[in-house]
Amino acid sequence: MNNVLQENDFLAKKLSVYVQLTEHERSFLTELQSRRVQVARGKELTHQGELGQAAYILQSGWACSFRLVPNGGRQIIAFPIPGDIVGLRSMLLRTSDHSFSTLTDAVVCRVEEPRVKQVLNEFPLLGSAIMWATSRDEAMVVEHLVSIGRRSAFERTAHFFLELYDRLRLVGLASGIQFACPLGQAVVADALGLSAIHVNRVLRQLRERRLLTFHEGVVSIHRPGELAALAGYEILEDRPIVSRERSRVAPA
Amino acid sequence: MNNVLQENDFLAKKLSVYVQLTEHERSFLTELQSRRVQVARGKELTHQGELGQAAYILQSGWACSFRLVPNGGRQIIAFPIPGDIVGLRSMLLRTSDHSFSTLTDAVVCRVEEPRVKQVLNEFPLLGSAIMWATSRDEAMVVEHLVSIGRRSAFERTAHFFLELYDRLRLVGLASGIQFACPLGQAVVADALGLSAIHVNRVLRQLRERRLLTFHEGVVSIHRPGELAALAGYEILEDRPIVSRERSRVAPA
DNA sequence: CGGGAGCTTGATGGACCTCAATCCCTGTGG
DNA sequence: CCACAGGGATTGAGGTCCATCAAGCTCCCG
Repeated sequence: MNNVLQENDFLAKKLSVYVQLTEHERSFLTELQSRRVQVARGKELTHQGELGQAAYILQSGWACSFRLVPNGGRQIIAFPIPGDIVGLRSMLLRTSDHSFSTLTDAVVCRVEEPRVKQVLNEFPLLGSAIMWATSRDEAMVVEHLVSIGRRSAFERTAHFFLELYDRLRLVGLASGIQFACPLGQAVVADALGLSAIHVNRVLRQLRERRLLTFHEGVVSIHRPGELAALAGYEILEDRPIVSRERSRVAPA
Repeated sequence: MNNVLQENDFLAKKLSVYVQLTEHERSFLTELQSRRVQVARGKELTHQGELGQAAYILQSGWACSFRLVPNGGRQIIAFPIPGDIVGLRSMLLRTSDHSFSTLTDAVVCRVEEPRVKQVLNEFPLLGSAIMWATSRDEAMVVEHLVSIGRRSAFERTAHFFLELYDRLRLVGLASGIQFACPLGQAVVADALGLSAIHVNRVLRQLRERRLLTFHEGVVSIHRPGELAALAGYEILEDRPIVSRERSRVAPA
């Protein structure tokens, strides 16, 4: 059944927010993601500085892209979740500017460069949907930069979980007020530019103020509104679907 | 003379690092940037949240893209310099995620959405060169994120000026060990996630250690090697030019 | 039972912010 | 010509946020 396929195709689900996909496009996406690879937790798929030229579509599990700095620390750039594409930029730059590693056991699809070009050529609308999704990811990096640069540890942490919450809802991986989040406090710290110890203290604060709890790999957001106000977070609005006419790449 | 044109066309100069441009492509670029607009210092060209759908190519002068945070601060994301394109992502997202403002008197070219699509359709190689440049900008945002998240104020500041130095050299706006940098300390602070006062102290340190001076709008890097080592900065290597065959978008 | 990984809490110190004052330069109007 | 205001740079003093060091906890697994 097609419905069953769609249920598991997080990428298609995400792109559907941007534009209604045709049957043809949908089945191409399915085929694109047919060669799945199991990856163990903690496996580094690309290493910074490497000349890898493949992208990955995450199917299940959690991962992170990060950079190591000379003095031993690391900065996590983003947490790809199912349906996200990683490494498109590295393909253009011919060399990866960051590492990419799984955080749980995961399933990924490796996509070689020619395939990406094929999408852009043969399925222009799909291509622009993917570019839209990529732009969204980049906008999140910018938001991340703003967080670390100008927000307190408390705001940063709250902001982080709220954003994660919205992203997971977009692909149907969060329901109600809670979601699974198999990240350790040390990992969260590496993302927020804080020490693991301080993340722990902030989490305690959030717990004691009954705003958010993070325990046993489950995040519960008890008062989304109040938390968003404290964090200066703007809820991700669902933009209207682009009409097929309008977004066609070649209008001329 | 064509040479004269090229001298002033910073965009063409930058893209030439990626791929050798044909006469046809070069003249298209010239035509694309023919409608120049004078902009006064401090003018805000796009405002965050706005539904603008145009990009800008900076011709001369300095600018910055930034985000304002609720508590009054602002975080500068990047400093576009001549030859840089701003706002491509906003076109895809339909709404700008950040503001864009001039820092000096400047000249820009406004590029509407249809024109961008025209480039991608009619000049695929040029299009991929532009995407390469855009990817490079995004990689710099990532580097910026890493700086703020995991580097000390001293490293951050040094890193910032070194990166600026390399970028300006790429378009021929820096020669020898110094370059013009018409930024106030407060502006630098907004970029680095520091207070203006602390930037001042770090600059004093850099001066006293005879590594770098920033005075009267001129940055002098006295010992690039030592500074790069202290900042954990990797010199931007000039990647080899992509052969025309290889980078053609439509191989099929 | 021992050991390791992750979470939790306390104590201390340092990096950086904030407030405040001074200095310099430039422009502006009397 | 000078007085004045304003913006930016500079420096000092004090305070806050967060990192670091150190220890104890729980849970899981061998």
